[in-house]
This record gives sequence, structure tokens and C-alpha cells, in this order.
Amino acid sequence: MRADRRRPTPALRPTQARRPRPIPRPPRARPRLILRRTPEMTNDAIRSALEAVLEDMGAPTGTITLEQPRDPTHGDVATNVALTLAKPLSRAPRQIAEEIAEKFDLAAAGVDAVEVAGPGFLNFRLASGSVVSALDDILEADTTWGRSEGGKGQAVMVEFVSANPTGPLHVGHGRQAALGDGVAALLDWTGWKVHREYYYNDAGRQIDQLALSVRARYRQALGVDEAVPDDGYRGEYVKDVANALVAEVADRYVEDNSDEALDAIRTHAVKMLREEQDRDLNDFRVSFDEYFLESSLYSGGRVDGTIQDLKNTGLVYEHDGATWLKTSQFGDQKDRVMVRSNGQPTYFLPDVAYHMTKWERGFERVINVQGADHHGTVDRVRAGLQALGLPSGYPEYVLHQMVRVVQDNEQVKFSKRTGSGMTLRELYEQVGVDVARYFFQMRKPDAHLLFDLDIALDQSDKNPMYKVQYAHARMCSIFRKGEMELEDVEAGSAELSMLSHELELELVKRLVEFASVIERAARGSSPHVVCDYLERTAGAANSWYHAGNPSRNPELAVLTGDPALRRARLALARAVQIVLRNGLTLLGIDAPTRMVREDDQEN
RNA sequence: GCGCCUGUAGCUCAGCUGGAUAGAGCAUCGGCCUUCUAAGCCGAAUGUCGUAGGUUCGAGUCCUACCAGGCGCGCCA
Repeated sequence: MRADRRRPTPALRPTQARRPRPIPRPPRARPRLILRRTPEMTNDAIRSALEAVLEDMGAPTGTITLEQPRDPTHGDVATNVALTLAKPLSRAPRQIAEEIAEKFDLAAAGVDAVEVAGPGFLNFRLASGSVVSALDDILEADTTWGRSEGGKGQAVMVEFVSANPTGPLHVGHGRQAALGDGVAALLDWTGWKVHREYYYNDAGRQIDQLALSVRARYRQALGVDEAVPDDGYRGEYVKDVANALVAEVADRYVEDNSDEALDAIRTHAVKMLREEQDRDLNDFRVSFDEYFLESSLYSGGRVDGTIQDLKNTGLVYEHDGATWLKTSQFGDQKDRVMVRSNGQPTYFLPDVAYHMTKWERGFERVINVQGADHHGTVDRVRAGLQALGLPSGYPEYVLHQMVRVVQDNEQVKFSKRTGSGMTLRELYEQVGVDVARYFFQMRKPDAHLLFDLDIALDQSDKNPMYKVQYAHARMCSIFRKGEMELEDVEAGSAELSMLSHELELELVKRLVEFASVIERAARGSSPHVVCDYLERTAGAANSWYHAGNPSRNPELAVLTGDPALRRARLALARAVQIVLRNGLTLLGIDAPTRMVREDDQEN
């Protein structure tokens, strides 16, 4: 059955291209009538063969799980059914496994061998060529390899960053920007229709503090002695905003303490700082489909409408002059105030109003990416939404821990511009956007992130981001060396079963896993899973590449003498390149075809 | 005091739905090397999975208690 994939040795045909083509290729594969064998199909075949045996033995068939063993000596596919059946059949697991192995139909499952191992595992070794044939699928899929359709095109909103426009973005926002963008990309790659949203809190008390701080600096700039409020903003950037205001309006507001004047200052400050944030994010390759302004909730009447709606639920009461909502009925630790005794709504209210708009805009699934310091608001917001009839788990949250930037074993805290922590821009202008994005995504959100500048600045393979980029560039360099283009290697152009070296087979197995890795990462909103995969795959690719170094094992080189073997290895190199590139693309990182070190440029 | 997160090799961290002998990178040690251009390659050593119980064929993974660290517990945002 494997034989039908073989193609006759191609007849040589004249080189036809403008470019030299050192490697004669077979004619483009005929329309492929042969069903391609995906890993899922292989598993299905094994599964149904197992079900047949279990039925024969009178055992339940519902619980078969197949997995890929870590240890390659445990075969290509393994199952623990015999272990799980020990109890229902009240027999020793190994004995059950022996019987299954004996009755198993190897040919029907496309398996070369099955053996019993350990406490009763069944290990299957796939027919040779079955694994390696997946390379054609990778070449065929190219930029879409790794994509899947589980999301069925449904709409999902990812809200992230949502920083107050009161100052420059810092490294914590950077983690959130990269993480949120990664989560959004994972959803996109698994078939969701993703909407990226940024919520600007442009209406709160903090904005008032900003306006007062800017006004003080503005007056100072014009020689008037006015102190910045105690709880105001003190970073250097406030002076920049004030100086820009001087340039724009000269001394118009020096003695004007009216609300109108303060409004104008506030508007000026918010506009300028928002523009700076947008610039910082844009240069960090993060962009949004929609910017939602908190102020629009008030001006559009949504906040008042939400109070009314909540009152209509009968879950609202007055106490000590304030208006409360019985959020404790929905799992919150205590009831919350919606409207203070002074008539001002608390932050809780616009928050609920905002999330109602998400639902009403058609997003039945929403993921909020936030710093873990906000976890206290999760139950509260959900409770408010439940009171209005939304489902209990709405919205979902990805909460991430803080970032520490470390250099020479010491924490970097200083930023001239903000007077406190390092800004996002300061970070990525130092280490590069690719490294910053990778480092922010390579740890699971739950864990504190230690951003080690020494490693980030290292441009060797010690830096995981460069390790992946180097592996990608190495694959590309093979093609340059062979005077070919990447596109010259097409699906069906090689006799893939010639790939038989352990390093090659290990690599192929990894490449095949790619889509399931992305699905798992998407399921857990965990871009770090992709980083981990890319790093390991790059490691395997680098080992393979280095093994073929002419000074070591020239017979393992991709550009080896045997044309057929060379074609097969080029297909593998191309497939590696595709997977690494797609993975980096998902993470929002470049996949250069060649690497230039800064040191090289200096020379 | 209550709630959430974290605790895995010297360091930074993976560990999928509970599976086989707990894995990477850095650092350390040993040996190669100048390339299918890439400060490189190959190999070795390293563990009380915070502690103590429990669940079961099987626990780093699930449950309970405790210890340590971070964060949150306003009519602040």
C-alpha cells in the first residue's frame, strides 16, 4: 500500500529555466488521486483496528486514547487501553495487552509492528514511509500549514493593553501587548474571526490628575510657580506635554482656572499621550481593530441605561446613601457599590456597561488580557453581567504576572522619561522588537517574567529567539548554496522514503505536530507553547544541519551527491523552513532568510 | 483574616486529558572545530517536583492541610 506512493525514477529533461537548475526534477506531480495520509488518519486506522479487537474481547471501546510517546524507542504511536481495562475486565494489564497485540490487524491499521511494553502499554511502529510522506502535505500547504478550522469562523474579541492615556507604556504593557497579540493570532490560526480591541479609560479621576499635572508644568514653563499635585504625575514626559501646550497656545491658560480651560488642557494631554502610545505599539507591530473610549459610554447614555437595567432586575438596593448591586448572589465575595453617596458612579458601572456592548456587538466569546493585579475585578464584572442575563463565564480572562527587567543580576528600574520603570520603547529599541516580542511570549502568563537583558542582547544561539531565526536562515542558506529558490521544491517532487536517518525522522515527526501544538496553545491561550515548540524544533533542525557538515558527515549533507536523496532532503529543509517561518509569523516575529550580525556590519 | 497566582537541576523555565526512566536552555566539566557562511559542534554530570497526608493499576499533574513568595481585598481606578 505504501508502494503506490512511489514514482518511477524521473526521466531527465532539459533545463528550461532562466535560472540554473542543477537538480533535475520529475515533471510536476499528476493530480494526486491518492488520499494523503495525515496523522489523524493514521490514528483513526489504529483506533478502528483496536476497536475491532476490543469488541471481539467483549471490552468497552469508548476509552481509547492514542498518544505520541516521548521516547522514540516506544514507537510512533502508543496507547494505554490495556491499563484502563484492567479494572473492568479484572485481569492483569499486561495480559490484556498481550491478547490485544496478538489479535491486532497490522495491515488494516497501516502498522509495521506492535509490541507490549512497560506495565502494559501497546506501542505501534508505523509502516516506513508513512511518517515521512507528511512532508508533501507541508509543502503543499505552505503558508497555511498549521492552520485549522475549529473556530468555524465565529467572532471572538480579544481586549488587551487598555492602558490609561496618562503616560508612556511600560514593559508590563509590553508583555500584555505581545501576549494579547499572540492570543489573538492563535485564535486566528485556529479558525476564529478575531477582533482586537483597546479600551481607553479617558474619563476617570486619573485623567483629571493628569490634566492638573500638565497645567502645573505648563505654568512652571511660563515662569509661574505652581506645584504638581501630590498624587499627580511627575515624569519628565509631563513636561514634554506641557511644553507642547506652550508652543500651541502660548500663555492662554496661565491665569484661566475655568473648567473650560482645564478641559482643553486635558484634551491636549490625552491626545498627545494617546498618539505616543499608538506610535509605541505600532512600532512594536501591534495594532487594533477598534479603540473604545470610556467617555463614549457616558456621552452615549450607556452608563445611565445600565443603572436602569440593573435596577429592573430587583437586585439593587440603597444603603448608607449609596446604590448597591447584589453581586454576592453570583459568586462575588461581597456586594458592590454602583453609585456613590455623592451621586458619582464607581468604576464598576462603566465596566459593566462596556462589557454589555461587547455582547451586544455580537461577541459571544470575549477574552480580556489583563495584569494579575486586576484579578479582584473579575468576579465583580462577571456578576454584574450575570445580573443582566449574560452567561456565568463571560468574559474569559487571561491574567498575567508582572515583568522584572534584569541586567548583570540587578533589576533595572530606572527610566528618565517616566521617573519609574523602563518604558516599552526603551526596551525594544535596545534589544529589538523580535527579541522583545519573543521574550514576552515565551513564558506562561501565570508566571512572573524575568526579562534578562544579558540574554536578550546576546545575538548567538544562546538567545532562544535568535536560535529559531538562525535555524530558519540556515535552511534558506542551503537553497542559496544549491543555487535554488525555496519554491523550487514542490510537493510530490521527491521520493521521501529515502529519508531514514534518525535525525531526519525525528524532525519530520516534529513538523507534523505543528497544527496540534497550535491548537493546544490556542486552547490554553498560551503562546509560550509555540515558543517552546519552535525552540525544540529549531534545535532538532540545527542538529540535523550540523550533522551534515562536510567536515563531519558529508554523507548526511542536504546537498549530497545522490540526486534523489538530495531532493528528499531539500523537501525536508523546505518543510522545516515553512514550519519555523509560520511559527515566527504567528508570534509576530520576522523570519529572515539570512542573518547579519551587528559585529559583521562593523567590519 | 479571606481570595487568586507561584514553588520542578546552581540559574531561568517547559512538562498536553493523570501514564513508561521528570525534560530544555544557560552556567559547569570534557572533547572537537572554521563550516551545506554564521562567536560554532558533540558529549557528560546535575533532582526530597515546597512539606505532609489522601484518591488509584499509576500523581510533578487531581483532593485536603500546612510552609514560603507575589498580588488583590474602598462609596479608588
